[in-house]
Amino acid sequence: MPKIVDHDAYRKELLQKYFDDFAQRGYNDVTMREIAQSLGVSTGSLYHYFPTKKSILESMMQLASRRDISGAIEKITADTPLEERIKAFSDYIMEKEHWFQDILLLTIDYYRQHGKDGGFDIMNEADHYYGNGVAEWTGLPTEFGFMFTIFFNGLIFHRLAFPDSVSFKEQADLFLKVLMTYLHTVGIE
Amino acid sequence: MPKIVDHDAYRKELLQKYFDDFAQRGYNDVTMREIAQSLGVSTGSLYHYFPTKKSILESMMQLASRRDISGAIEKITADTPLEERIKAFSDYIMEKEHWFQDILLLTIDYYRQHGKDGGFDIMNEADHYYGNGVAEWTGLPTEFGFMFTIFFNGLIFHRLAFPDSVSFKEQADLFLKVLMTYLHTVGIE
Amino acid sequence: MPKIVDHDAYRKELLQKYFDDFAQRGYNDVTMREIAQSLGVSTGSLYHYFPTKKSILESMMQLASRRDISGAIEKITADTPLEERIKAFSDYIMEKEHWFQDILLLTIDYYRQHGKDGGFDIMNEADHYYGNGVAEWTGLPTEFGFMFTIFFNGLIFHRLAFPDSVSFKEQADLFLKVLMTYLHTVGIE
Amino acid sequence: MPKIVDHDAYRKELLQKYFDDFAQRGYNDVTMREIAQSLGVSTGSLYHYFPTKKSILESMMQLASRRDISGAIEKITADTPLEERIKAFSDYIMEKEHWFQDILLLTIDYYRQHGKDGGFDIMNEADHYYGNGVAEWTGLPTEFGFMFTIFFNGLIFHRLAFPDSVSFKEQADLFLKVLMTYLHTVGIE
DNA sequence: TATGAATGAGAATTCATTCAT
DNA sequence: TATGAATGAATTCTCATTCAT
Repeated sequence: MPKIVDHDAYRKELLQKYFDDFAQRGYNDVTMREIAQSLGVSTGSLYHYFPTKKSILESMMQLASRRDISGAIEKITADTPLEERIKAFSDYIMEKEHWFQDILLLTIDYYRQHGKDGGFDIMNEADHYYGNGVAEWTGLPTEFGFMFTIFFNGLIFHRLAFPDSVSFKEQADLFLKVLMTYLHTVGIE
Repeated sequence: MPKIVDHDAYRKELLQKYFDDFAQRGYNDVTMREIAQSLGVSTGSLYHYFPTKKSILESMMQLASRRDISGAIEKITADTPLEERIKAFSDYIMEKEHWFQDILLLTIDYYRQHGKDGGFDIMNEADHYYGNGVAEWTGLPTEFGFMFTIFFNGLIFHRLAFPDSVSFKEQADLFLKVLMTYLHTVGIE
Repeated sequence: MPKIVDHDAYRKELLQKYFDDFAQRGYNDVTMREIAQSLGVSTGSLYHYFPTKKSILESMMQLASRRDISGAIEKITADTPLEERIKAFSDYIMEKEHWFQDILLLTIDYYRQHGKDGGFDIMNEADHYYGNGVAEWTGLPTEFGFMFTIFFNGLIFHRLAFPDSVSFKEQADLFLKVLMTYLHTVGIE
Repeated sequence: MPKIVDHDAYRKELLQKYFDDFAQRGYNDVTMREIAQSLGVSTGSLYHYFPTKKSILESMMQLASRRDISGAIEKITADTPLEERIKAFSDYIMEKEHWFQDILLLTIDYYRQHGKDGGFDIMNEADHYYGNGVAEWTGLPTEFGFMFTIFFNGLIFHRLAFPDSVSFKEQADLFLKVLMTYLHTVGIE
């Protein structure tokens, strides 16, 4: 009998363990040897689970594309008012800022490795899943769901590139205030 | 008599010619040989102008950090109302979307090559120059200048990663509407 | 009770199943995993039958060295005239051209893995077995038995390397005509 | 000014220096590092002259395909009789037996790397060049030119695979005797 | 100054073989 | 016995950088 290994579970474990490093240092600056060593396996084993380096990126992206927003959803019940719902998401993103940074960085790598052309299925799926998911769970109309997403990605990027520039909380609160004012004005509650 | 070459002018020319390629393909996926060939010089010559590959990234970043916003400023005179000022910037960014994409991409490379630690002077300078520049020229209070910057960077990123997701114009207009509504409400004109 | 397996019979079966692939693709371009898969066993099992990859080559060569010439011999009886005996061999080789190609290819691999030095027993045996076998069964004097062998190996090689160059039948017939003419002249019948 | 190097001349030199090793040990058993070391250059330099390992094989084959038969031709003048012409070729091949072995070995490698399918131009060219060349220079009718080629390739192969089996000279002489007898009989002189 | 040949460390990947189950 | 996951040395190839001319 062979060693019993849950292939998929192991893959997932490897991915999670190295997600942050991979994202922060970047696809090109991370070597297969390093990944293997860091995970405590041989390069051969690594290739047993991931046939190519690119496939790791792919899998990381898949993982990222299914952003776990359960933490935000948790705080929401059927009668949570709109503003609180939005706030719950905002708070959740702030809490997990670093993780969202990783996703953003990974996305850039993914973009560059796919040259605008093929294999954007994951991306479209991610966009759809997340963009609409936010709208749905916050209760915002779709276009505002995307605006929310866009702004917070902008904020993640800004703070990544210019760490000392703005406070997450201040900018988030300001944005929410601005947004709520508008929604009130046009009668969306 | 040796050939008279304006060292700095030549450097700038090289940088501009290869800026887009460098940004889109990424620091790691571009080789010195390619850059040299594409510019029509030998690798040896390239090294005459840039002592290392990293120095090219550095210089590219410097170039990017001094984003030319003259195109936006042009349309602004002393008595241009706030909304039109903001619109001028928004239009300008839309027009130059690809160029702003390049800057965003380059920024990521720069971030990764500097590992959060050293050499963030350029970044801070860029942030300060641009963030405050926008506030100043639009006439927005500083925090809104940054919000503006953040949102538009988010939009640039979103459209880069998910090309078919949202329309630049629609999202930009929506954001401006939301923002203006707030400013009116609190009496900023 | 353990499964009863005829070790040697199984070995032979494995060898025959993979003989052609092994010969055509070459010792180096065939992997143990491929062999195992293609035979429907695990790599572990494969190693149970063949301790090393080289031992497979060895066994393949052994198999090849005992070229089955029964198909040629069948057509020969005690009173078959010389010319017909030779023709029977020639026809047989033509029929099994691909198989003889395999042997030739394998022989080259064997040669290269043994570097002229050790382990040429199999080769000498094969040469003796075959060269003399041909002479004996055709009724040709030994030196002509070898000449026959040499020419047909040349033909096999030529058609392998230059598939569109010559017709097997034409060259074989021509050779036989030339050979027979000589034998008649010197009174060998 | 750059170092002046005659690219093609250097390539040729590298090829000739390593031809025998490459052929005898085989495409797969020779490493780029070894080749480089053996030639006294770095691997980087080797790649400067040959973009891939396969291209070395290709170039080796090209070199081989233009078998230098000037050594045989030298001894032939307008009034050299047929038998002596053939003898000149036979002698030449015997003299250069090892070189012809190399060509045969290389040909097998070439065959295996090209999978019967594409890129057989070199082979067809070689066949045509050599097969017809022999016929032309010996004065033999084409089909006998090929028979000659085939037999001698067979002999080269036989002596490579079974070094102690037959004497080159004896088999060659026997073949020539047989062949000449036939030619006399049918009136070709 | 300008050239591009040369360098060699280091990258991704392969694969015969071993061994825990 | 049979399995196939694990190993890690070895392979091909790349590329920033140097330096003789």
